[in-house]
Parts: sequence; C-alpha cells; structure tokens
Amino acid sequence: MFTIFQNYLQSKASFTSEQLEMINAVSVIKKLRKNQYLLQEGDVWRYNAFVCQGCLRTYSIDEKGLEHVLNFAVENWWIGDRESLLNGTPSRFNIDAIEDSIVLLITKENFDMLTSKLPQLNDLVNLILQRSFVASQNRINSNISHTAEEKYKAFIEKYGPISLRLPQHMIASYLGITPETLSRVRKQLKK
Amino acid sequence: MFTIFQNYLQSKASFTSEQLEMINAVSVIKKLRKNQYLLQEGDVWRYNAFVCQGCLRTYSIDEKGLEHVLNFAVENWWIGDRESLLNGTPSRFNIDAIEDSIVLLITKENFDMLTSKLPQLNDLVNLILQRSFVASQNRINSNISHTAEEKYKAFIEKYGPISLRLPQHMIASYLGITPETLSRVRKQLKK
DNA sequence: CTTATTAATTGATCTATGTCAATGGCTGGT
DNA sequence: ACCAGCCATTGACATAGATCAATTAATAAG
Repeated sequence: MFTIFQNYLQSKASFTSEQLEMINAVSVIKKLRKNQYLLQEGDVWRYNAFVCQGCLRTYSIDEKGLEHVLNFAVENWWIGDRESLLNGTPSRFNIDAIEDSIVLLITKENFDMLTSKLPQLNDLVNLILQRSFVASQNRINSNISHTAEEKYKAFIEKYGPISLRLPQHMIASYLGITPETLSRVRKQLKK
Repeated sequence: MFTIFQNYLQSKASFTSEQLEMINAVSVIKKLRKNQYLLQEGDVWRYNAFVCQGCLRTYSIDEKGLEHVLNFAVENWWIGDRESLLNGTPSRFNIDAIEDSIVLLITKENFDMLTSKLPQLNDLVNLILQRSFVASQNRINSNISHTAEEKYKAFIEKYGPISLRLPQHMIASYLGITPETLSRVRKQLKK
C-alpha cells in the first residue's frame, strides 16, 4: 500500500530509493471500514494523513446535533485537522470513512523530521498548503456570493466524478443547505 | 516606516541587524489614500504585502455587480492574492484601502530569496499560512452552520475593536448578508 | 458652513430555503 | 431472501433573510 504514496510522491517531486525508504519506515497504514472514525471530536490529531484508497469526510456537529461537512478527501488527497495538529488542542471535528478506506499516517514528529531532511518534501507540503488555502478562500467566496443552485453546480464542476461517490445529504451539508433543497435543485436542473 | 515591520519581525522571531538590513533593502513602502486600489481584478499580484498602518479589504465583484468582501486586513496583517501570486494568473479580486494606509511590499522573487536565506523567516511565513488556512476553514464552518445573528456575533467576537473601524455594509458583505439584515440583527442585539 | 453623497435605518412586501411529515426505494445485516 | 433502517423525493407550510422604497444620519467636497 505504500506504493500508492510512493507513486504520488514521485509524481510531484524526485526522491531517491533511500529517501523513499526513510519515508516508508515512519509510515503507518490504517484500514478503515465504512463509517469508522479516523478522528473524533475532543481527541487531539497528531498526524499527517494521506488517503491511499477510499473516501472520507471531515465534519463538525453543532449545538442542535446537526452535522456540517467541512471537507471530503479521496485517493491522493491529504486529510486531517490542521488546527489540532498545529496547536495540540482537542479537535472540534470528526473524520470518518464514507467508503472502506486505507490511509497512510505519519506522526507530526516523524513528519517534521522528514521535511527537515528532505527539502523537496517540504516544498511539496508547502505547495499543498498554499493550494488548500486558495481553495478554501474560493469556497468562502462562493458561500457568500452564490445561491444554492449556483453552489451545487460549482461543486459538481469542481468535484466531477468524485461527486457521484458522495451521498447527497453530505453534499447538501457541505454546501450549507438541506437535503430537501438539494433534491429540489437537482430536479430543477434535470429539466 | 520599515520600523513597524522590523518590530513585527522581531516579535515573531530573531533577526540580526544585517538580516534586517537585507529585508529592508528589498522592501518598498506604498502609501494609499482611502478608496485607492492596491490590486485590481485582472491584474497579476506579484508581492508579499504587510500592512504597516490603516485598513484594507479584499473583495470580488459578481455578475450582478455586487461586491463580496473576502478579507479585511489592518496593521501587522499580511494581505494579497495568493492564488494570483502562486499561479501567475490574473486576479479575480480587488484590494483597496478602507482608511488611508501604508503597506510594505516585497516582490515574490525577493521574498523567495529572503526565505531561502533566512530559515526563521521561512518558518514564520509558513506558520502564518497554516494559521490562515485554519482561520479560513473555521470561517467556512461558520458559514455553513450559523444564522446571520450567530455569524455577526462571532465576527464581533473575533475582530473586537477592529470591527468598529469597518463600515457595516462591508461587514454585511463579509458575512454574506445584506446591509438591511445586518442593521436589523444589530437592532435586535441592542435589546 | 453648506450642499452633495454615501451609509444606516426602518417599513412593507416577496422569495428562497428551511421545516415537518409522508412515501417509496435502496442497502446492509442477519 | 427478508427485514429494518437509512436515504432521496415530494408536498404543504413556515420563516429567515432579500428586495424595494422611503427617511434620516453621517461624511465628504466645494
């Protein structure tokens, strides 16, 4: 399963086999059944996590008990709670598997060791962070500017085939609308 | 005016006077009158920018000509369009001054040179990026989870005294609500 | 100072979206 | 294969927030 991560790394930068071995040595594979938690609210998140296979979601639960999906992640995406990782604070989010999944975990300490020894990994991680921030800002812009229908169309546009793997009530939650509204938007768009 | 930036840097990390001089050498001070643009949609953003004094906003303009405020920035904050900077693409945003302001600009090339020579600056910038991402994610969570009133209260909580310097229609825009709705929310909260 | 703009408030509607409830279709577990 | 429990859909209705319009308050310009 490390092969998938290795292929990903090689596609983004150049690593010698010794360097890959160093990464492999601190990587832990974790298999998750559908619905299984990777992180639960209140726990501290201590890893950098890469999705080798499957699909997961990050979500919060509000005072009324409603779930709000913050992010999805599929193969070749990173997932986790940066706030908890950065500050060592208990997470306000949950992460669970939408499909049976396989993730690769590297603890913060090991990851910091790797980035300090491998500049190309450091650059890669930094680039991903920058892109994540940009994506995040664009989502905010969409949130404050668009109607339910516009947000849904933009979502389908952005997620493409991945959107077919996500239950609609989770997409609705991600967009900040109810499942009923999403259902009506979809009906409208079919015409 | 460089002194302000210098104080900021020293408060976040340690720099020798030679290092500070190196930073000073590539810093450009730009004064902005109220309402003056720092960046206009369609232009490419090529700097890292630090606000020494004043207050600015980043916003987009939608198809209907409506403005949507993405961010505010005051003294000791960074501002810019990371997407345009990272990809070299024309910006979809505008940045202008809400008050007479002074910003310090360092071109991307010079900034990259600085971060490669000064690891502590690189770490600082990386930390800010991580925090920005976290803040951004939290704002998305707020957007999809809360009512107008809850979002406004959270905004006041987060921005504190700075919120008094911002016109209400811009706060409304930032929150994704109309000025009329914000006015009513405020009236409600006074009771 | 005076006037011209722009911003904030308020009232009267309108509308997109939420809420509640019922139905039928899938899906996963036994 | 069967049942139980989600999930998507649909309808009827409620409501937060938008829109439009008018008034007042605050700022800026001459």
